[in-house]
Amino acid sequence: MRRDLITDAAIALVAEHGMRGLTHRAVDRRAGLPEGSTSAYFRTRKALIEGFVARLAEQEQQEIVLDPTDLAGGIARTIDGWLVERNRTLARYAAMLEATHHPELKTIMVHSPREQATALAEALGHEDPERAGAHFTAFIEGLLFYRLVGGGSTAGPAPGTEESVRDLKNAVEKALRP
Amino acid sequence: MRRDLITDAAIALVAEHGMRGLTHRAVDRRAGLPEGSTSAYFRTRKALIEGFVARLAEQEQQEIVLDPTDLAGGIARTIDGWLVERNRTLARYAAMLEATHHPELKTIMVHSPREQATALAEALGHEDPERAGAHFTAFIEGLLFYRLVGGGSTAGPAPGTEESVRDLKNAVEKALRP
DNA sequence: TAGAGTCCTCTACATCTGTAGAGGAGGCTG
DNA sequence: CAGCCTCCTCTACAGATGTAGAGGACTCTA
Repeated sequence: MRRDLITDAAIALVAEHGMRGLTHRAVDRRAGLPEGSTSAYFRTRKALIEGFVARLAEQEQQEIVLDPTDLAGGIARTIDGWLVERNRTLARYAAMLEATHHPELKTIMVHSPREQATALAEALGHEDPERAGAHFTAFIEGLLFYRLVGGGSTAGPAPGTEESVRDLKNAVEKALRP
Repeated sequence: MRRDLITDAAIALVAEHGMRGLTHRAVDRRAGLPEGSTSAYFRTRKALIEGFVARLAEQEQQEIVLDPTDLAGGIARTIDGWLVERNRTLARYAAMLEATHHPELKTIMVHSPREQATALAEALGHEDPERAGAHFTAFIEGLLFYRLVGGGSTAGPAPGTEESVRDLKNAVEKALRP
């Protein structure tokens, strides 16, 4: 579908050149479509932004399924997956920052992982699971952010490798302890 | 100094409107200077970006001094301070994202907290302090990011309050445990 | 096959943006 | 005082950008 072609190109652009790289014509070029296509589907820039954010949300909608006998491992593999999907994750961060001065975007980006984390904390017997879940989510977010954009060269093992998963699992285990 | 006036206006702009809001003329207006001023001090946009990032780095250069008898409390207060300085912290995140497709910026943003964290982990008797320090830094970063831009309404207590510091301290204590 | 409706491409235009340089005001040096 | 230098303001301009609408190609229905 043409619409998805456009939003996907927008995501790639935002990841590679930041929000500033997101222009109607740049999307046209990137998607290999004739000039004006993006403008026809998303007349205003705001619509274009909302479009690509909705696409992001749509792609990440699927619930994270975890094996109870290897919780930390499963979570670690999920995080590693996000690192591998570098572009999508970078675009998501750009969108979150954008949502700061563009609140409508928050409605689109429902943050389901958050509730899952609370439930998890409850199951693990944390007192105050709400708070523990929030902290856990923050930790995950931080790990991801740090490995993706922070730290420079010392950002840890290459994503997608067993070593990366092992390192992440080690961190997750620590964070899961009650 | 005029130069600082300009970079400070740039920081505010980036925080409030994102990287896209950073244009020479917008900085002029924001700083209350005549048109062309920003362009005179930072001829290219790249120079302007490097200028404001350098200013950010300069302002955060001071080492974080910690009271050994209340480590977690001190760190919590530091984080809370970053939350209060919302604009500066938001601008820093924008800059980090920017550094992703603009590597020269990484040179400017030397990340001294990182080494401090490693030293701290070592002092606290973690085996593998390097890794523990990295994880700790990631956790802090995540807490900060989550409370600043993530989570929407459930982003926790208002920054600057005692409750905020208490909540952060609780999280930091957990993260500091070997 | 005619007509209606949809989807797409192209072109237009006001505005904004990056970048450059001319030239003036004011201070410092001799 | 004359000359020079630095700092600043103003104006210019090519190119990019957001947004709009005209009109063509194509598809579906009767």
